[in-house]
Amino acid sequence: MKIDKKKHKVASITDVAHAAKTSISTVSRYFNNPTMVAPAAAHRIARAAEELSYVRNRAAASTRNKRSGTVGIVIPTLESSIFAEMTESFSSRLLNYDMTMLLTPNLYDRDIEARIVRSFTEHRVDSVVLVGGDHNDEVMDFLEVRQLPVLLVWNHLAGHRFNSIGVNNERIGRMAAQHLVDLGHRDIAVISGLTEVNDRAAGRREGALEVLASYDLKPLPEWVLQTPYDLDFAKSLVSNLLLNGKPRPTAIIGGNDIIAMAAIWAAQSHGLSVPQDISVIGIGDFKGSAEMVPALTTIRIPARRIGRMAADRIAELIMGQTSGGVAKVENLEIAPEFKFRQSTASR
Amino acid sequence: MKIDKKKHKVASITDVAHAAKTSISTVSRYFNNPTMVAPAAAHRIARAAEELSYVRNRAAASTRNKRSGTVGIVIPTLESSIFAEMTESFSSRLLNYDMTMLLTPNLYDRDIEARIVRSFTEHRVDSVVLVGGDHNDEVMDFLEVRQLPVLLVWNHLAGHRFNSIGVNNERIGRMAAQHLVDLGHRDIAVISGLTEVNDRAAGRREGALEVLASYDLKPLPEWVLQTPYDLDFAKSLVSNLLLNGKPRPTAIIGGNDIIAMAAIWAAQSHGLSVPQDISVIGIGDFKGSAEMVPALTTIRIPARRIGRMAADRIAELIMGQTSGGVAKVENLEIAPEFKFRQSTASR
DNA sequence: ATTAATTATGCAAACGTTTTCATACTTGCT
DNA sequence: AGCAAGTATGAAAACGTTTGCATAATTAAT
Repeated sequence: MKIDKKKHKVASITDVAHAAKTSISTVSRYFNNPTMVAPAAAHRIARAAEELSYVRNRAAASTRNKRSGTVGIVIPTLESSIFAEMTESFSSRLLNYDMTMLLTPNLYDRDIEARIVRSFTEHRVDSVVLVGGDHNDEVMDFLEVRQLPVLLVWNHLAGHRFNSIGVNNERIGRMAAQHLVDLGHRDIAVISGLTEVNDRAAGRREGALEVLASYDLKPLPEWVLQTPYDLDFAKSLVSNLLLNGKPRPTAIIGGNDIIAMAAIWAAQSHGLSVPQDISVIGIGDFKGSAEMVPALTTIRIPARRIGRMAADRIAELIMGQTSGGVAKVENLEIAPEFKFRQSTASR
Repeated sequence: MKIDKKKHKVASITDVAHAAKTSISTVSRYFNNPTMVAPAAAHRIARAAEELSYVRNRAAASTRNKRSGTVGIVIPTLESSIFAEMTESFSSRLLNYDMTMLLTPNLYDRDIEARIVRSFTEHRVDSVVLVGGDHNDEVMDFLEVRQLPVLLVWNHLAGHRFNSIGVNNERIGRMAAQHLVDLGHRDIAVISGLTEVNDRAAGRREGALEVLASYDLKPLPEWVLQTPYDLDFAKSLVSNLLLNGKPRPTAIIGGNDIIAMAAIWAAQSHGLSVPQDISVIGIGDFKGSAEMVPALTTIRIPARRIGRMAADRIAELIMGQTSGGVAKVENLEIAPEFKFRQSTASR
């Protein structure tokens, strides 16, 4: 019975130092700043590390220096392709800075978010990224007092106490409404996301309604609806709207492309064609919006760009912090892009 | 010059112990196993921790005990809704075990994956989850020698050296082909993902072709194509296929729902109707497949279930490891579900 | 060939925890 | 009251790093 448990102790920096006949300080320096060690020693260390398949322990390192080399990001959901795009570009950009991403969805729940942020800080993330400006107060205070670099993405938040990079959702709402008005529509439904739990949705709806009001177009109450960002739910909501006979709107503003797609499919299932019978505009420019038939007119939010910029900004904030500077808060607005495609037409 | 840097030292366990007039051992015990400390002390500690807004440092803890409380998962891309679904259910299930997820997409690149895994181990993840069975050999050896619990998801990998949970992709390919044959189709195109970098894609294609061969249906060479999982690319690929005149297939098997959607939209853009003029079947059952018009016939891979089971299995593996047991390798097969909807019809 | 300046190295303390071991304090039982 | 058994506590070592400081080795300058 020679099972030989061999509990495989993983090699530590000490083992490497020993094998390379040098001190742990030198090994440490070799890994953090190779130019600081003499070529001969460097070579011995490299070989020893290879030999022992040594992997440095960043967790341990983070006790002495600060900097764990991780950043935590919490997004509402991964299932919205647009957050996925942002997260993906964020994460790959982060690799350039040799940092790793801790990612957790909060499912649009502020309290879950609070738990997640807490867990992030337990792991001593170097920075936290949140989506939007609407968060648990305690979380915000907590982050502020900890002096952890925080970045809010997706919304432009003028004058916010934390850094932000994102779009102006009211402006986007206005653009969408304006487009339909310009095409001659007067009977316009506004189907937004859940404004209670989603400040992006709220802003867009507000912007849209504002424009309509400015033209004295008051949508019927049953044309102003809310739905979670769920294809199934949204599709039946729109189905009801279209079937309930009565005056039917000639155009629909979807709070995002999910809702807009759902609206198009609802219309198509009832034999209506888009845009001949009804126009639909979305917001976001998700995967598939350009390819579907008819291609969706929408207002593009440059998700990848936001992700990339977020990573850069984070890196900057962290550097700034270690070098003792007091990075000042910056609120960046990203311009959305109007994409006129086939799902809207003039009245 | 009284800038007062106020470098806000975050409170450590020592500070809490001091404030609570007890020892750090007791504080440690309080946080790890509250029942071990007397009510009076517990109360003082709770108050002190609150007061100082103390957050335990898991990174530091992980030096003494092993267990960092993190698991690393690398997926091909976040932009495929189906991986997003899996990841989301995985992550929320993981919360139950008080663990945090490190997530990074590899963009279907084995070498990026290797870098990511390395970075994960630097952060001393307790376990690693990978998608599919096709990986850099060095990575596999590295993980094995480190004795890190590894779980491969998505594919069922009979007899693999690591644990796996997933579907049998060949079986799925066969199901798809069989369905079309049963409907009377004989001219069937097979448009798969990139089989070089994606063993799921390869398995499905193989399964489909196998069934066709068994009926002596040899698809024309120009009907057997590959495309990245990209709507735009796939749509023009199918457009070409359909326009090139010549014999046109009466049915298309899409390697996943992205490809199938692209195929439907390509057909629609050229005035063909699905399924009257051409049938299309997908694989995966992604977001939107059930809602689009026509609703997509597909073979559902239960992504959420896989995610949930993966989290449970991981927890089990980690527990098993700490309690010294030698968890034996398990390869679980998850059954796919056939979804007959509107995009396929008999010839 | 000296000396001065520079570069490379090693020692040891520090980081914030967990955990073993020994001790002090409570109980409950006779 | 005395004692055994149990329960709660604290001291100190350990985990794998980084880094300030002092020294040793090398190079450059005369």
